[in-house]
Amino acid sequence: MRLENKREVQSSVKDERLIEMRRDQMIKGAVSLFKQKGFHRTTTREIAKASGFSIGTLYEYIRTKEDVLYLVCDRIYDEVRVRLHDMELDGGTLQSLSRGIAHYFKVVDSMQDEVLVMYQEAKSLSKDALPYVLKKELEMTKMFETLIQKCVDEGELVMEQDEIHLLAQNIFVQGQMWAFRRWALRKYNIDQYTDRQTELLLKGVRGYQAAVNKGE
Amino acid sequence: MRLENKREVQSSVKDERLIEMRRDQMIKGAVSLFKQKGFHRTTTREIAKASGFSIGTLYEYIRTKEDVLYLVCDRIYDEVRVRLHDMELDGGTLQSLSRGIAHYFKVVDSMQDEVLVMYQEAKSLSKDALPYVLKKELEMTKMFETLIQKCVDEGELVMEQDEIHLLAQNIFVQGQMWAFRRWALRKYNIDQYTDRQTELLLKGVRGYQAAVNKGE
Amino acid sequence: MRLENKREVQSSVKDERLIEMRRDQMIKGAVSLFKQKGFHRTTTREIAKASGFSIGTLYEYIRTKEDVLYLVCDRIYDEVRVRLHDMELDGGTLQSLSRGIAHYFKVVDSMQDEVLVMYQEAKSLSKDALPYVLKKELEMTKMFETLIQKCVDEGELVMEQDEIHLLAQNIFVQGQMWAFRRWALRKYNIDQYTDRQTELLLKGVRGYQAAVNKGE
Amino acid sequence: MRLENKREVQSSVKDERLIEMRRDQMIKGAVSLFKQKGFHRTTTREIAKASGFSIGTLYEYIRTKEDVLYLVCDRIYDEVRVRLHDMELDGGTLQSLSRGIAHYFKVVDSMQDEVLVMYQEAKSLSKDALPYVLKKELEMTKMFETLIQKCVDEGELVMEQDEIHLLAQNIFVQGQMWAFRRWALRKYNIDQYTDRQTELLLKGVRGYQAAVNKGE
DNA sequence: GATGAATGAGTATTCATTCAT
DNA sequence: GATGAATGAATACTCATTCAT
Repeated sequence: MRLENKREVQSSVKDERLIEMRRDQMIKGAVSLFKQKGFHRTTTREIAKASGFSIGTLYEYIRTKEDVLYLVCDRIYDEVRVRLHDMELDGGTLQSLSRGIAHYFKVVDSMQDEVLVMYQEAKSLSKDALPYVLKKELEMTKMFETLIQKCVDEGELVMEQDEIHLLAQNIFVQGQMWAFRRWALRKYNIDQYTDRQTELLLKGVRGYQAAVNKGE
Repeated sequence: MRLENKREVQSSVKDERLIEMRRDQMIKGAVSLFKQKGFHRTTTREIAKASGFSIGTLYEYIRTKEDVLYLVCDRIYDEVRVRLHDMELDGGTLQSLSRGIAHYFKVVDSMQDEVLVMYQEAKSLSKDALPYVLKKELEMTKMFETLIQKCVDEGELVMEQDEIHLLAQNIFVQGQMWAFRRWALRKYNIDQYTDRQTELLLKGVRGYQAAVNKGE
Repeated sequence: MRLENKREVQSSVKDERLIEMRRDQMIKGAVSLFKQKGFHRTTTREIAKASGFSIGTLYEYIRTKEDVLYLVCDRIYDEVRVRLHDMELDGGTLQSLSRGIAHYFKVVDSMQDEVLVMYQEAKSLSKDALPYVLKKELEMTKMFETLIQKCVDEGELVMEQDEIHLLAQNIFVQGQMWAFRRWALRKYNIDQYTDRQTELLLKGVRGYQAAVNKGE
Repeated sequence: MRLENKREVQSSVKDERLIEMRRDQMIKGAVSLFKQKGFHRTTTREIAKASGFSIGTLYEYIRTKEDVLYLVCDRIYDEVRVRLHDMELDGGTLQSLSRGIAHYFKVVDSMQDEVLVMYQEAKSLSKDALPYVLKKELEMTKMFETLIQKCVDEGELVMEQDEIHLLAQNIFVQGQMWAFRRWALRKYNIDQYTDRQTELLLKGVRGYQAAVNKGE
């Protein structure tokens, strides 16, 4: 079973540019509401109002309330991914890896609300829509795997396949953690958080210390 | 603002033993339902039915639906905490630290459903009840901090305060991660997961390598 | 595929006597509303109000609005049938046949509203419920067929099978006609209507004239 | 209160030929939809689509959804009436009467869908539009009355006024019956149905037997 | 004349909570 | 203490109708 990259959300409006525009408004409004009260406690009328149009218009661009959630999740992932594209995936040095991490953390930091929402509400997606979102998450962890793999290929790191996979997961989760555990991380700002986590993440990998020393 | 350890959930029934018993049934039923459909999609009628009594009786032991969620979260934390009490907090060796981690991961593994539920639904608690739950989480991360601190005191590890705190957070989150990212961790069993994570967590801390070497 | 005699309409209330009672109220209220505005223009809230209870309570006794329609149709047929049971099916004389017709017309006359409603709204039943209602209609036309057949068996009438069937249908429809074409039949009262129709229905059947003459 | 023959349905379009054309499309589309799902379950959007133009255009030719129903009913009656004009109203023989009936039944048979729709949905017309439709029905039953009256005048039949009226009603209803009770009449084709019904309708009227004998 | 996006009143249905028995 | 019938506020979604382009 192949999975298309997008799940179409049906709209009874034809004009593609209009759809784009209205959905932009919708997503913006919905994120702010979902953040405050969560998906279930937010009503479709509130979404419509926050989006700047009527309930009838809202339903011209979606089919069900869940579609809004899907659009929100979809959009957030897309944006995160686009922003991550600046990352130099072909570095192969520990420096480029830690720059990648820092970059990712920065993106999460600047999209805290969105990440938090997606993180907490994605599970409310139906069995139908969930795979599309998970697929995007997979792509993101893959990026970190690639980054790490490059370092291994270049001999900068020594790690087994299993460890690479897990390290990538850890990086990804620690990024999200910055959004969903803010209450426990108040003592750090994003730079401190990034530094500390990078240390903890990489200090242990064989070769890191050498690299640091060299840099000194 | 001091926070009592328990938030009383009012019951119109007096018999404490009865309350205990009914709530046990209730929590068991609720966890299974929340796991399947989430808190919001579960109705009080379903909870009553799954608990083996009537909707009227359910409301003899709680005041609102949210009370059920609170009781569930509360219970799960208590259980995790109780189970963690076997942990030797006074070790002060890297070995006792990694034993602690392994122990915690094992507990999470054996309570996957519960941890998952609490993890995903705790955010639905009202501003009123949330602090009580967060407090318990705090206590748990404190345990890891203590464990790490002991190692530092014993000279087994060299870490600053900030790093200790963050490492404890990471350990805690990586435990939960075993429950909430199972879909991405299918390639490991709990032992492999524990080994790999412990390596990644500790390999980097100064002193670990030495300890491993010593052990060889 | 056999058809049970009743399609169960689910109720979340257990007490059978209560169900009976509430549905009585409901049907009474619904018939009067459906008569005024038709099924589609009647809201469930109006039904609840006319039944003397709240919208919530209404839904304790049915699952969907269509259930109300089904209950109404079902009840009306049952009542008509019960009332027709006084008919002497074993007569076998033209007199008993015309008495049967008169009896049926009288029943229709006394249940005009109900018959009209059922007549006009039954088509709104889902493909699921319709067969149950049609089955009851079939039973009623069968009664007339039996009545006629008896006369044929006794030599009072000479008719082929096809004609018997059609005559029964005509009697049945002419009964309903009294309800659904009142606007065109204002010039008759029920007795006149009955007399005229009986004449038209039976004058033609071989043997009728003889019978009438005998009676003179 | 005199009743004009047509109730004007307002249109914001001026070109009469265009109006005619568009309404043709509209009626054709609507009949097919009403037949499938009934008037209330059909949306104006569906009607527009089935008619081959946009919702906006639909509303250029009507004022309300009910107008569509009125146009449909109106059109069907007109068509039935036009087709009945071939009927020789001036016959005055039983033969011409039964030919009239056969002709009418044939028309109903060829317009089954339309007759069924009108039959089931006309009641949804507002108090405002209904009289116009009933008036047309009246005209049709009048035709049968005329037909019968002629026979009486010619001495072919002996009937009182009341009976004539009722017989005309019966003929009319039995024609419709062929459309709305098809499910119960599957055993006949239209010719058999016509023959049987004509027999039942006329056998009884004084003079019929003689006529039949004469014809032998 | 034609289009289709926008509107919002209206509707069926759900569900937490209460309370008489 | 236990039950479950009653309640009605709340909510997702629809659809006839309008009107700017």
